[in-house]
Amino acid sequence: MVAKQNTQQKILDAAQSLFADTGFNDTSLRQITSLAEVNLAAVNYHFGSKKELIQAVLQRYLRVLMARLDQEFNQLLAVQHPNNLTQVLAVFVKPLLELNSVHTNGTRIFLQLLGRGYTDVQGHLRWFINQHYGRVLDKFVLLVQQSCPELPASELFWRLHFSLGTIVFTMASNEALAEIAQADFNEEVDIEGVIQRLLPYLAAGIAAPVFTRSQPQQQLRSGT
Amino acid sequence: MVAKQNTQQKILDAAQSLFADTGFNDTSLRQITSLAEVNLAAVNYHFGSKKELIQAVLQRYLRVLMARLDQEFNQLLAVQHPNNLTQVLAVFVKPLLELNSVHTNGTRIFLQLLGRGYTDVQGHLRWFINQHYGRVLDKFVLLVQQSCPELPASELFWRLHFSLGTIVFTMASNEALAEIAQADFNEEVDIEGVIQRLLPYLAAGIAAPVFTRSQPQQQLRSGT
DNA sequence: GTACATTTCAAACACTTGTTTAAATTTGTG
DNA sequence: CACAAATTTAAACAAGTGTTTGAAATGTAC
Repeated sequence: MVAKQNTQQKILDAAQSLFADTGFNDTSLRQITSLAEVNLAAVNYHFGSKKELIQAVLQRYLRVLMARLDQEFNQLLAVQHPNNLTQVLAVFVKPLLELNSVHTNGTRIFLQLLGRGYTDVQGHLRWFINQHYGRVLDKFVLLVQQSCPELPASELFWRLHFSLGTIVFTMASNEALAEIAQADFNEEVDIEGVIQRLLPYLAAGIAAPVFTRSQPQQQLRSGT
Repeated sequence: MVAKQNTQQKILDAAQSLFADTGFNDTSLRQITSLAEVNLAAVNYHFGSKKELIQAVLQRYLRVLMARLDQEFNQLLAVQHPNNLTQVLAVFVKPLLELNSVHTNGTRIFLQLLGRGYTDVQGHLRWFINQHYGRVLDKFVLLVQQSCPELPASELFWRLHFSLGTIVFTMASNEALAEIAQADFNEEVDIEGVIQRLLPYLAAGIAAPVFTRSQPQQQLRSGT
């Protein structure tokens, strides 16, 4: 017989799917514990509160992902010459795909959860991620900055968030999009295929020429 | 003296702000009616249900915006030569900014609401928009297709959805992003600023060179 | 002013939410 | 085995949800 699965893991598995599909606030503990086939009180017993459960669900992926990303970033930073932007972005692909070893469809689920963390009103999540992994992410920003030296920092900030939006939204509606692509273009699309389509789009967007009102390419910061 | 404001409008005004800030599901009718200083039952009396209130809030903007966009699209379609992609995208700017005449901060509020409509689980909203304004949006797709004739239809499909993701996500987390930009770069960001930052990013992304497995990407450069 | 329709109001409705409690059960250990 | 710690359980909690109700208040037409 299948060994009795850990209650905590049953909860985490049930919670991540529901959170990814419905969002954090719109998923009730009763839905989670019912899907996990555990008692309602188990969440509060094992995790303390719903808020802490949300963090635990994300931690399972963040721990693995961020460690891997940190390696990759350090490797690129060690190189003397600035790296090509496409190369810098491509560094995400493998670590993200490896999340599928954390759980079935781990990559998709994690990216959806990430999106929920930003669009749902979950201030504590942004704080949590920044607190724990801000140092790693700063390395990425530095790498992008090196590969696009002529891009002002504020412009880069916005474009990286635009990119985050692209990724997150695409993953959130991945299922629907893949279905349409299949029907309209007879195209079989998996997560890896989507990522490979994303990279050129993101690279081009981030490195796009900076808009200026009057002049084609000149200064952006003038005065203070 | 100020004439007694219509109860329906007081509700719409209160609802749109709260919906934009907190999302549809996380805003209660009691919050709305309390801010609007009307009785709780007024929402159900005047709009029928919360769902219909959500649609009414969006309709106030969609009606104006879509009529304007339809004009612009027809105008561009009438031209014989294919239009520049940047021009096609830029066509959104004026109609969007004119929403400020519907209500103070109308542009920001509408775009935030749109973002909420896609990220919150509001299936009825997607259906509603497509049902009412699908014909108008088809014209836009046609225009983009004409401006990027070398782009395969399936690639265009994905990139337009990437772009929708960028817009929707950016607007949904607009407040948070604006706060960070303010803190980190001492940059006052209004909705027009965000739109102007978005356009080059989207145009570059949509028109990016198509990824091919064998050949290396051409070097992407910022600045033209 | 009477009669009628529209609108407002306080109260209650039935239901869901996250969390807590205290007893019952299972588990690990000497 | 027996004892204690860890876990599970059903039940209740207080608070919040959208919606409905029926009586007041207001507005409108004759």
